[in-house]
Amino acid sequence: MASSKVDAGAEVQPTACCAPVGSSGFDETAAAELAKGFHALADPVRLHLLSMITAAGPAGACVCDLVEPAGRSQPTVSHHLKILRQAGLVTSEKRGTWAWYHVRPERVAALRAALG
Amino acid sequence: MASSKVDAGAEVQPTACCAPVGSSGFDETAAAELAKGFHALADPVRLHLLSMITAAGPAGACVCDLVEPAGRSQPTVSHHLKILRQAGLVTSEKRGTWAWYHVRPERVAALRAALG
DNA sequence: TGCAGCCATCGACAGACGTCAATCTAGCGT
DNA sequence: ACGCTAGATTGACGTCTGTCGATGGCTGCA
Repeated sequence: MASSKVDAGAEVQPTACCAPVGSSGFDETAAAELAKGFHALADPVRLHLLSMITAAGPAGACVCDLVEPAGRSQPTVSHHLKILRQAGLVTSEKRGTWAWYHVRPERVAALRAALG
Repeated sequence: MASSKVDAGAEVQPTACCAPVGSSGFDETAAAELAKGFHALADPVRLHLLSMITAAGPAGACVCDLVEPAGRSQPTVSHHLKILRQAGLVTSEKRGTWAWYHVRPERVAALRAALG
């Protein structure tokens, strides 16, 4: 699997292409966690949902308020909210008959920090 | 925003749970574009690749330098690089036999801006 | 106690995704 | 001209995703 250019002496390639890129020091577990977060954002419906929940501020947003603007069926919206919840981007709270969703700003900020 | 706060606990209207959350003014096309960008980041292998390309700086990173650290076969790495390219996060340049990839900071910044 | 509404879960299905082996294209050096 | 190397493309396969209709659990009201 290793590239064959490394054997048979040193510095074989006068025009070596490979620079010592930062191949080391990459946390695989952290990458999987980040990928999970970005995956939650990799859908227009979920972006819309997160946008609305964020716009609702600390008060949170009721699911009954999200279904119609999302333009998807209620089970589909529930499915997307579950993905956002599992990614840790939002939290859910049951208030009586209704379910309210709140954004977790520190989680969103963590993703943003990963891009800079 | 959140001009209409639901006074939780005081008086809840029986037939109106819904506050006028920011349901309007959501650009569907922009959301699809953002989702495409986030989708490109929604994989640990691609995060690793982008990390290495970014670490290489303006000089760029050679594909031959990315395959082994990625821990995937060469076709798979090429496939992921294509997704990053199609998402506009990186550019490719052919220099002789080798292909060099460069990051597009303004595109990454655009995604970061969408999170804040 | 019964009824109505909100929301999560289940079952199903078409389409997309990640992965690899095999193949193809294009430069380079001899 | 020839072979070698780097990298992109193709084909195939199993898995995951987005979507909906149907169902079930839970809450509040009459």
